[in-house]
Amino acid sequence: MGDRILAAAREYGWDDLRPGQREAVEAALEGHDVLAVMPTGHGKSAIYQLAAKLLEGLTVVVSPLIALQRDQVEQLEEMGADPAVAVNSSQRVGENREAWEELEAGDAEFVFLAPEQLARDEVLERLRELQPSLLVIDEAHCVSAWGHDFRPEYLRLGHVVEALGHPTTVALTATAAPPVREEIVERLRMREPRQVVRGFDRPNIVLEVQRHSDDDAKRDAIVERALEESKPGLIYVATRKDAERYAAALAEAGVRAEAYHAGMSRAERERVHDAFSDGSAEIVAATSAFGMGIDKADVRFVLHAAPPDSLDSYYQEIGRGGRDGEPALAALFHRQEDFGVHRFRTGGSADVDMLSAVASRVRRAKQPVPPERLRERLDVGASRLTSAVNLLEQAGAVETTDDGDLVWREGTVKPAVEEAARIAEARRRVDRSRVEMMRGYAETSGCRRRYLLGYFGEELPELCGACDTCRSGSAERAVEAREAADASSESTGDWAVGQRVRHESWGEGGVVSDDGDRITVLFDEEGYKTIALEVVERSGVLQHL
DNA sequence: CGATCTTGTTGTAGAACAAGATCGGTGCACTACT
Repeated sequence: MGDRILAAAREYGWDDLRPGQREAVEAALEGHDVLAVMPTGHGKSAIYQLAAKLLEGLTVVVSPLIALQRDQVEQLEEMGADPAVAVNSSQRVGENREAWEELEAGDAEFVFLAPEQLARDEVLERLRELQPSLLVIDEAHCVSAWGHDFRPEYLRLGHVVEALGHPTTVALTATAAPPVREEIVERLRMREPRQVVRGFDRPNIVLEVQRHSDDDAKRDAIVERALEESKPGLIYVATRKDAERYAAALAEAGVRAEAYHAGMSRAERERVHDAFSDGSAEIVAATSAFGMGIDKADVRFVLHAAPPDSLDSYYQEIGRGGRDGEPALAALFHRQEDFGVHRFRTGGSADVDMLSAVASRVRRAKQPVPPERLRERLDVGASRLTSAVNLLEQAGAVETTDDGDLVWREGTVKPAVEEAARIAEARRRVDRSRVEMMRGYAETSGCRRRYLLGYFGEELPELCGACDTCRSGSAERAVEAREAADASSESTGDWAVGQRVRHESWGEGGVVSDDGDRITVLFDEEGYKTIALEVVERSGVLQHL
């Protein structure tokens, strides 16, 4: 089989395969579902391109951004692969019709869609008849990051997998901490999944954190740093307004700088994107809107003017630096108050009115209810409805039939709504704890790379020597302090990584990291908590399971 | 939660300051209007 894979790779013009690629393709050809976690630029796309070549039948690719779909179709064309089409709302009706005609005539090998398309009955039905053999979920971390509120159709992909007769499913992402991986596998209902995880460490990226107390001083420091570092570079900011502000300040200083955020017109965004790609813009100051689909190897720095909502996002964003393997800088500038914006974003309470309305209608109905009908009756947008349906389903009150209709499973409305609201609340607590892990990274006195990799479940045996805490000697002092604590403490090994535990008030969880004098536990309902071992031993609040 | 914009007060002119209100990220698809 290895020979067939290599031969297929050669046809695409690749001499060899990268570590992990062959393994992932092999697993898919054997009929396993596959979750591949690899850094961008590591050839994730090659996995499905090769598997599609070697498998009979249609390949369906779920891709989150329409702009990305266009690039992917073009890329396949340039490679000389079999024809690819896309179906989405930005194409003219005629274009979409032609795409379907090509698919139905068996002329196209690939079809690219956003999850919202797959939520439509008609689309799903037509795909089902084409009997796809491979289903690819690109940027699969969106299942966990965007699925719950922002683009809830992502959580419905599990139904799509089933409705299509469970073709071999391949999920691809560049970033996913172990609990995120678990969620992807679960939500997509992957069977006997093979996980291929490669290369989280990017040793050429120097890690640095600067804490400020004054906002103006922080701004000045960021602008100054951006001016003095080699270009090109990126500055990630928390608001659209800041994107404009930093771009203006840099332009005034004589740098070719641009802003990028979702409030700009499509044409303007495209212009900035192209300018950064071809080097005519040296620095882009952007919100999180900028990133996916950037294929630029020589980015020399990624500065953060504010902490993102999680280490998953942070890693994804700094991973856009130094893809060519040459040195690059990832520096986080923050103030204590900057974490406040995440308090707002993870705030709000469950949509109880919507949950109740959906629950009572589905329960009263004598037959399965198509979601579109609920949307008309309740006069509500698709995403708000879907979000409520997802929660009721997780609460075990509602079930989706193979036709995509909703049926009531059991119980009465009130407890179902309460349970759904409780699940939403737990989700919020977990989101908040992810922010706290970001804060932990910003505030650690130990090796930052160790902290970062530890979050992704990888252990770094030696201090990295390429982060600010290593360079200042702080990381080494932290290690010494830890060793001293170990020597005086009687038991520390009992809380090994992976161990399941129960806490008096936080419930069950699993140990995700061990820093010697303290451990971090991911509780199922509360999220990440870091607890000093001394407290654990003294209070006895934590027990093994 | 915090930054910033809006409104109100003061005391009789215009400005300065306080209290209150509002806004803040990511994209799909669909509709109305040009």
